[in-house]
Amino acid sequence: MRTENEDREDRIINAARKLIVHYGYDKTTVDEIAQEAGISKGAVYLHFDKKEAIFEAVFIHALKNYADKWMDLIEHDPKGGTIGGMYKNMLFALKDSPFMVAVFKQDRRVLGNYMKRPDNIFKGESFKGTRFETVKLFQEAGVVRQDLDPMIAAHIMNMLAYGLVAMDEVMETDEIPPTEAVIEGIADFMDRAMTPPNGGDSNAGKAILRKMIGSSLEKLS
Amino acid sequence: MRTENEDREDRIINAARKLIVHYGYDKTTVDEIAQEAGISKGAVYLHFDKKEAIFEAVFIHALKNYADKWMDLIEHDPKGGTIGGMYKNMLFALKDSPFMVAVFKQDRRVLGNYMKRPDNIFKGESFKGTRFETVKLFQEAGVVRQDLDPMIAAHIMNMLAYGLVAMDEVMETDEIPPTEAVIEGIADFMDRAMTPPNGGDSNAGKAILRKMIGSSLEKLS
DNA sequence: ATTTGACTAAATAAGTATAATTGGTCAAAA
DNA sequence: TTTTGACCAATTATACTTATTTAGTCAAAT
Repeated sequence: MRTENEDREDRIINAARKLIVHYGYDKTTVDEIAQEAGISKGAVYLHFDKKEAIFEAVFIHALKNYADKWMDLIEHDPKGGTIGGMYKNMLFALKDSPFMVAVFKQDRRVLGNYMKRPDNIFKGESFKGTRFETVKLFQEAGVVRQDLDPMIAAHIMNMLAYGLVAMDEVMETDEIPPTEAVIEGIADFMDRAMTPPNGGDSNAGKAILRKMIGSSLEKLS
Repeated sequence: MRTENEDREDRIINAARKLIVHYGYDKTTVDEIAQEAGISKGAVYLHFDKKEAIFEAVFIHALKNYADKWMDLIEHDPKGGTIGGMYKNMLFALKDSPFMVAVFKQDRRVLGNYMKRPDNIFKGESFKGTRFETVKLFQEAGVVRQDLDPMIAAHIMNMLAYGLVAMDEVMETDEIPPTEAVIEGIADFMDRAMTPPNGGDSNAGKAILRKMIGSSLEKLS
């Protein structure tokens, strides 16, 4: 069952996430986080020993939510196991999490001085290079064309994900088409460019993703 | 024939470009530009009335070079008129011009305070929205699939171009595959995703590009 | 007729002293 | 036992002064 303590820890994390997304890490004070969570600053330090630990908890939470949501979208999408389908659902899951978007963009305004820590959580192994693995596994399962450099394909996918969330830095917002339409367009491109002639087996893809995302989620909890 | 004056103006522009790319607009002084060009500062002001005018001349020059190079690559490429071909050549032309890359990225480090001018040259009509027009014309000529929102397709192309030059801001350079390979990969993606079943007529595409780039070049000289 | 470089006003940077804020602690209250 | 908020050292912001640099000019040299 859910303890009072866990509940309060969640309140701290949610308060922190909300404030960090809005004001950025540097301009969010521990006092404000405590207030937003409805407790005193001292109580915050009963849960986390440093401000940075709060940030890291926010990240773990957001990453978990993102993975959960992604997995959920995949399971409910018949085409969730094709390359375009899995990518589309990933982008849909990503775009609804401003915190994860900030992390993906390495947004200095939001991440602030946390990024200056030499041992920050993003430097760890657990959080990168997964796209390449996915493409390779998809190829082995025949969901992605064999004649395709997985390195390049993964990189193009990264570029498109980055473009989706970062394009507003270089274009006026009103010149950018609606995000939903762009995501659908990207998925269509991916399917046409990466799926083998026979179409590819969506269920095989789903099995891979369940395994991959599942094991990632395990590491987090 | 080429006058002594034109030659010196070119030297100023090249010196300025080199210094601006390296040190950025703000940290490049008119004195240094004059030195690099082998003349005195006063002489610089016989050619340009303000520092900003030098910058704008550098931009016009770089844009012209870029368009020339692009057109040249297209003419010498049998597939230069397909969507993937034209895009590939555009990216090859772009990647060799650090100044144009900085402009495309709106790189604040390089562009500096010049961007703060309310009437800066990039705000002008002549320099944006061309990708959308290209896609539409390609569609009319049957070089690009009809069932494809040109707005979305153009935006995806912009995202990929941006990703190509900006991805190093979010990834370690040594994790990024070689630019040539990425460009080839992108071109392959574009062809597979955007070309109609019949393959598309490369020459029709070339004719459009000749017209478009040609008229752009006219405006510049 | 050209070109220069010393010159100036304006902008930018560097330094400094002071005030306000903030992360983290801990004795006391609940 | 659990939670608080006053408290402090340390960081960060502010206001101000001084020093340096730089864009642009122009009388003098070439």
